[in-house]
Amino acid sequence: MSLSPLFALVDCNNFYVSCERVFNPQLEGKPVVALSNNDGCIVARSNEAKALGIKMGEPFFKARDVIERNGVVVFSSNYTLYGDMSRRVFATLARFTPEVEIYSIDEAFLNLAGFEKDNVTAYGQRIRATVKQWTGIPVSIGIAETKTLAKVAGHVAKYSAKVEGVLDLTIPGYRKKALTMTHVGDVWGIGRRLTRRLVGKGIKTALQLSEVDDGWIRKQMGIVGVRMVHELRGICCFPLKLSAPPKKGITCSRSFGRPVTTLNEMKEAVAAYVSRAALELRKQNSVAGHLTVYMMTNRFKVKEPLHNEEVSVKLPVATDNTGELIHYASGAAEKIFKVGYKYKKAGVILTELSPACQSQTDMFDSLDRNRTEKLMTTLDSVNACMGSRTLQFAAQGTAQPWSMRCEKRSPSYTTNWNELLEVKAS
DNA sequence: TCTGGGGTCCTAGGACCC
DNA sequence: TCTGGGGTCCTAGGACCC
Repeated sequence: MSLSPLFALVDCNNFYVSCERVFNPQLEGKPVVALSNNDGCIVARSNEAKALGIKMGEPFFKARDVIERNGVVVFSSNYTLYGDMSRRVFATLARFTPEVEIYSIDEAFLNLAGFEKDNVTAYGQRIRATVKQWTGIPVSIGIAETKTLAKVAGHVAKYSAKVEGVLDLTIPGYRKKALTMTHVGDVWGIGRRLTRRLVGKGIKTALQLSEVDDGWIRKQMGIVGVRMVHELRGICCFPLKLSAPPKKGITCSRSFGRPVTTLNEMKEAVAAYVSRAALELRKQNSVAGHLTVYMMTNRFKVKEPLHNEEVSVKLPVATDNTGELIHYASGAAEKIFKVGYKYKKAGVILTELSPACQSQTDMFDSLDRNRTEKLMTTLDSVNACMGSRTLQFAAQGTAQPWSMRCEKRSPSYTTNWNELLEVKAS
C-alpha cells in the first residue's frame, strides 16, 4: 500500500540577510538588505527593511535615499558564505527525513508521508528549532498534501505571527482559509503575466483559482495550469525530486563593474567566464559540444549606441578543457566585438552537454586529451583547496579592471581562513 | 555614476519524411 | 473555391522559478 503524499516546504527567512546576521548578531532588529551581483539590485531584505517599503528586486540606486535616511545596513552578495550556510541547513534537515529535495539555495521540500498526522505540526516545530539552534538560520515550514499547497502554507506561515513559523494545511478547514488569504499572484507558478490575466478575469485569490473549470484553465494556461490547479485541490502532480539530473546547459555571465570598450578586456572577461563554466562542466562530469558567447551594451542607456549580439560555435570535439574552450570563445568574441560601444555585460553558454566518458574522439584530433585532462584535474584540485583563482589561464587577465563591484561584501567567515584572520586583526 | 544571474519546462511553428 | 495528411524532430521564444 502506498502512503498518501505529505510534503513539508522548509524556507529560510530572508536568507542572505539571515546569513549575515549569524556573524553580526548586533544587526538583529535592524533593517538590513543584501544586493545582487555587481551591487545592482536588492535581493534580500530583513523584515525591518520590508517595513520601510524597500521592494524585492529594486535597483539599489533607486532605494538609496530610503536606505541612507533609515540607516539600513547594506551587504554585497557573498555566495561563498551563503552556499556554505545553505549546506549546513540542508544537512540539518536530512536528520529529520531521508527524503529531502533541495529546491534552491534557501528552500527544500521534505517527504513526510507516513509521519503521524496528529504530530506533524509539532515535528515541524522541532525541525524549525533545531535548524535555528544548529545553524542560526530562522525558517518557515509549510505542510500539505502537494508541493504547491506546501508553498502556500509556507507563505502564510512566514507572515502570520500566530502560527509560529509552522503551518499544516491538512488540518480540517485550514486549506480553504489559507487559499482565501493568498493572492493568486503568490501561487507557485503564477508570475507577473499570468497574474494580470487571471485578475483581469476576476480570479484574485488562490481559492478562486482552485475552483476554475479544468477545460477553461487548459485553454488559458495549458497543461501547466491544469497541474497547478489540481495541486491546489490537493491532487499531487509534482513528486519529490531526490536527485538532480545533470544540467543541460551551463551559463556564466556578469555585468561589468565599469563599461568595457576594448577587445582585450572583453576577451579577458569572456575567458574568465569560460573558466567558471568549464569548472561547473567538469564537476558534473560532462563535456560540451556547443558554445555561445554574447555581449551587450547598457539597455537602460537609450542615448548611447546599442549593440546586443551573440555567436555560436559548434565544437569539433565535445570538451571540458578550459584552454580549448577559451580558444573558441575568444575567436567568437572577436567576431562580434565592435569598437565604439560601451559594453555592460557579457556571457558564455555551454550546451549540447553529454557525459564525459562517452565523448567521441576524432581521428584528426590534434590535442593530447590525456594530458589536458590531467592538467584540468590538477588545476581544479589546487583551486579547490587554495582558493578559486590560485591557478588560472593567462587569458583571464590578472588585474581584471572590468570585474564586478562588491564594495560591501562580508568576509567568508566559514570557508576562508585568510579573510577571518584579517577580520580578527582589524 | 548606479538596473543580477542561472536555471527549467512548455508550446508553436517549420523542416522533413513517408 | 479546392493544393494530402500525419508523425517526428528541432528551435525559438515565452513563461516561470529562486
